[in-house]
Amino acid sequence: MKTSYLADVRGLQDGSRFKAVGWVMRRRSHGRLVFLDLRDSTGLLQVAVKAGVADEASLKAASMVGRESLVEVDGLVRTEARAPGGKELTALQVRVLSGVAQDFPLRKGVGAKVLWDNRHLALRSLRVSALMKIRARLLSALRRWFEENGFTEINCPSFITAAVEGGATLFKVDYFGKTAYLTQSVQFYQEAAIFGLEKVYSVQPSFRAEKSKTKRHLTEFWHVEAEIAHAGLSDMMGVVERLVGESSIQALQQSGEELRILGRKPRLDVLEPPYERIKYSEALEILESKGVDVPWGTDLGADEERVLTEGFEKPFFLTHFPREAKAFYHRIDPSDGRVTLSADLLAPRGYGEVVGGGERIFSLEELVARIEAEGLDPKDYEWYLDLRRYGSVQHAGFGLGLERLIQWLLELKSIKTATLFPRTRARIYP
RNA sequence: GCCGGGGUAGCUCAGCCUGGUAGAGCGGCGGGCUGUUAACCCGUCGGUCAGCGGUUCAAAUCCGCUCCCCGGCGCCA
Repeated sequence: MKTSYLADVRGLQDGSRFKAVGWVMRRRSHGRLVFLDLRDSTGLLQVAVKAGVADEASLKAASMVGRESLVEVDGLVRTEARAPGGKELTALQVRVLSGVAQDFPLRKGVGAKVLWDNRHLALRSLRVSALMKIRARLLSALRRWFEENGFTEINCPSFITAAVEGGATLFKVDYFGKTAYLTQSVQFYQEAAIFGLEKVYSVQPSFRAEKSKTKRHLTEFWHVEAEIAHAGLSDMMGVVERLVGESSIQALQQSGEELRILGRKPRLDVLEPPYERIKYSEALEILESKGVDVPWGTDLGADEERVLTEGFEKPFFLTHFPREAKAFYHRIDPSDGRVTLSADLLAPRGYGEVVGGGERIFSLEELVARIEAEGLDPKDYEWYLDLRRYGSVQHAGFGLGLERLIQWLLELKSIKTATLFPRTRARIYP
């Protein structure tokens, strides 16, 4: 197993002997002097292969080596201002461990289609590696936050029989001759689990067969969901703002090098909780003052959401959506029967919805009435109704789109960039 | 699903409007070059013009259909 990495040269004195193993990103041959830019998981190292220092076989190997070949270079570390990173390895010996069958299909300047068609090769870049390291740190920080705040992680099934929301966006699968679907959300299972564990969270993929073709939609995305017993809408927003704010700040603070590679300098102060809470009806007034008329009761479209979020530096909660705009399980506000106790967290500058959630109906009668009012059959929700029959408890929960959060924090043009192998309506390969 | 943009060499694109034997740069390959940073210089190879059909003496170019990619909307995290 490899035990030393390219970034290790930073800590070495000039003249130290170092054995570098990495892939050839670029080769610049001057005949009797060849530069190789090597890459490994820790970064980039420039190797200079000079006649008279390296042996002739090494010089020849270096001048002929193809891009993305795996090479081993034995050499001496040298401070060199012209080298990226400030250090260079002067080669004594170069060995090609594994060559390439043909020219590597990717280089600077290739278009989006080629990049996505070759995602299995494109992910070798320093940029993709940087993104994935930040993603991993963010996920780890989110999990740590939940653990430190008394939540238990649970794992729920991905095969389901009934819809959480509308059936139109479910992927149908053949399940031994029966029709099953891929889950869109583990919310219902979490609602069951809180009767034992009280505060639960899950991290797993959700599937949406939405025919959307936008830069903010994936058909398979990683969903961070939580459900809290003995909690109302305001409690839920308190959890969300601390979870999102503290985890994001922590992950970004740990990622200075990766942010430099990506050319991003996210502002951490705008992530500090608390976040403003704005009612749906207030949002309509804000929009009206900007010349956008939205009839009461309809959900905000992408354009309206963009106009609304443009005026904010920090993320904010949009609360109390009209019942028509939300799924049946949202609890109606006892003080205003037209609206639900719901809240979405909207990212500023047009990045839009990152979290959706709210308080759930916990009364059996109210839930049955809402299911029937939506034209659904209560028989399809028997086990879900059972939860209201035996010691029902006030509770609230939410779902966070991990890729949406990453897209906003890193200001990514497309959500596809936030995941290693994106799945969209148009792409299921590689 | 609707609307818009696109598909020409391995890649990035020009040529299409106004029909007349397929072009450039990069990459590959060969040669040169001891301080490059997407190195540079010289040479060379490289094409089902997305597919099918039509108009025409002649189609990358005009017309019709189909497929694929990108973006926007609706929907959502």
